[in-house]
Amino acid sequence: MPSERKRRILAAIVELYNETGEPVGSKRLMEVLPDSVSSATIRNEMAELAELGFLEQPHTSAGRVPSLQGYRYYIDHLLPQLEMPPEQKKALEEQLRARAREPERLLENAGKLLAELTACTALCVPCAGVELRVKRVEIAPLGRSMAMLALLTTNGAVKSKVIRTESALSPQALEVFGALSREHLVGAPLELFTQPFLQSLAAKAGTEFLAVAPLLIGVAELAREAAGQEVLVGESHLFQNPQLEPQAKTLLDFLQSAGLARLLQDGPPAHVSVLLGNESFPLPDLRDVTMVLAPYAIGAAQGGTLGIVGPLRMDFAKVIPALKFIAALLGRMLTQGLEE
Amino acid sequence: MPSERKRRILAAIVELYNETGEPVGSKRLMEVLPDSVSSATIRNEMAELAELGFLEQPHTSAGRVPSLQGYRYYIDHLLPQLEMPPEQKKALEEQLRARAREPERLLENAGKLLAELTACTALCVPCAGVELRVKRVEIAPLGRSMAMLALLTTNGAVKSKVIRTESALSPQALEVFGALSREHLVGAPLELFTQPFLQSLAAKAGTEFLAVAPLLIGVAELAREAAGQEVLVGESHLFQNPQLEPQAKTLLDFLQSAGLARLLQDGPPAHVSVLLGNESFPLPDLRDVTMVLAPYAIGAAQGGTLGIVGPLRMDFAKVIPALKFIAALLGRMLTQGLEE
DNA sequence: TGTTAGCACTCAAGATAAAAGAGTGCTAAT
DNA sequence: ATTAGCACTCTTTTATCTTGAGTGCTAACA
Repeated sequence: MPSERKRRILAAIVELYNETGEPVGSKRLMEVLPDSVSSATIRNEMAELAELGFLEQPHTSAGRVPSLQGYRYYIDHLLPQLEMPPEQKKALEEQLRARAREPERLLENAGKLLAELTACTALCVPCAGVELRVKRVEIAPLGRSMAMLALLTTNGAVKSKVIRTESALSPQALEVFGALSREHLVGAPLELFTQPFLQSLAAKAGTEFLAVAPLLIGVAELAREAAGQEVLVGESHLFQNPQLEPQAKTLLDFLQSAGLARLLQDGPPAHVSVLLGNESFPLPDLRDVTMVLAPYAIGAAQGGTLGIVGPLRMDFAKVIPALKFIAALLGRMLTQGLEE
Repeated sequence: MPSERKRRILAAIVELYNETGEPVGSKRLMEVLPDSVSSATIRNEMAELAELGFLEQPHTSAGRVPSLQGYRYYIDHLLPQLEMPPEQKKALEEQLRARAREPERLLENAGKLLAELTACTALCVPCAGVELRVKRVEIAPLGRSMAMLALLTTNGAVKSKVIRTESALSPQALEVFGALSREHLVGAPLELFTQPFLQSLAAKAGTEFLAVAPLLIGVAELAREAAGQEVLVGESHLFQNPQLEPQAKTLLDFLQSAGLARLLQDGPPAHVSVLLGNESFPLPDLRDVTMVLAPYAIGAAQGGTLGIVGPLRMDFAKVIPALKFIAALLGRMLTQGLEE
């Protein structure tokens, strides 16, 4: 716990470095700091901060750059806790509501908003990993051999898709599917929807097998989407950031592969949490990457995780309030959607 | 119409340049060409090709690079007309069929396949711009104030989404919507689905306005998606190509803005067509961009356009057959989907 | 007339050297 | 505890030289 002045200096270094991306020197700091002390004094303080591990020097005669530990301290103790301006909140709420007529894409739309707002890639993870059950399965025939399927889950997610069946969808086929769905699907936990399980169900369809099997596969896909699918929005931001661009491809591959799932398998964090660099990333190359994660609630229950992926040098003071607000807003809208 | 040998030289230059990205010199050509002539002779030929406008020189003492006109000539007259190997065709067909259980995403899936295959960004434009009508509108209630909507069009496209209504979806509301849809929606051309039109319809809903209006808006959105929405797949390829990367952002903005629509407003090309650089692009910065477009048919009727966007330096000999095949395959599958 | 060897010339790219500049760390004075 | 002063370090910039690929031209040759 450094002195008050050291803290001011650390904060200034983080902020200046975030703006320019260049190491910060004592002279520059002198201009910015409210304390009227000489550059030499600041140099002394900086030397001590460096000894404590909060600062690093790219080379002997360069300014200082915050270390991971420095960032961590800044975020945990020095970050001004701003709120978004109320007008902006209002505007965002309206935007999201306007797009919310489609429950199916609500999460994705929240991500889109977040990505635009923060100029980072947004991350939507619907599932909390616990106790997700099918609330309802609905089917509507669509021509002779197509049907629209919808799946509602206990966490308020809605998924639908159109499926083509292998043979004509007779009233009997629909009846068989309806019975199977009532008996075996509704109320079942989403993890249950594996290939073998669905196949065993399909076997019960008897003569209607060709029509019913694709439907069951469709339901399984919907379940998988509703349960596990993490979505990335605004990937191109990764490539547009100069700090991230060299590793952007690696990072994207990592996120799209199982890596992300593994990272988030413990479910949403309790509060807004900031993961810095490879502090918590398994991959070695991802030094300059930051993830900010926030949970959202559905009613009283835990929902999923909303987050952003961006460079280490990001405007935390803006990004964190934005994330907080959108996560809360999303939670509220999902909660509303649930009670009906 | 240059001599046979000039043509061989031009072809070799284009191919070598495409491989390496570096200007091609006379010595290098001598090694590659089947003719056993000296480098001096080749230099003479190159000088003449340059005078004809087929080649350019980055600077005096560098090799030659194909000019736009050179590329054009190569593509129009020199490109070997390859076919894809049958095994690959078969594999692709299987892959697309596997994903085709979802008619809604068929086009997108074809684009995905194309993007992977060519390592370019793929481009899917469903609409031919002519005579698209609503074939069928289907609704299925989903809980008290949600409904699943589906729209089938005469070109075989299927779109669905889930909509939340402003008030409960009573049987009467469904009845009103059904009547409106039967009378005014089915058979209507997609261009008709403007905001004013839908509002005038909603006005007829009377007391069920709150429930029916969102549904109508939903139908309008579906119509817009089915009709106009061009989709880009694999945008990240743009950023991964060294030749394109500096202008990738500009290009992406252009494609995502109205630019693309304007470019394709005349409907699909008659045959596979190659647009080179700013030969046909309105934007000045897009020098090194190539688009290859192919039409696909649905039954006997015109379908839409499938295409790729990539660097000038691409392997046309591979890309064009791939595009041709996938466009044809897509056409076949859409045609099949239509007859039911 | 078409082809080829030979050679001077050009120009980008790479290597090397020198100069500039930013910033530090230390010392000694306040 | 603070600060001015200064030597020192190391990157960045600039200038100069060298290298080498490739051309264009000329003159000889089949």
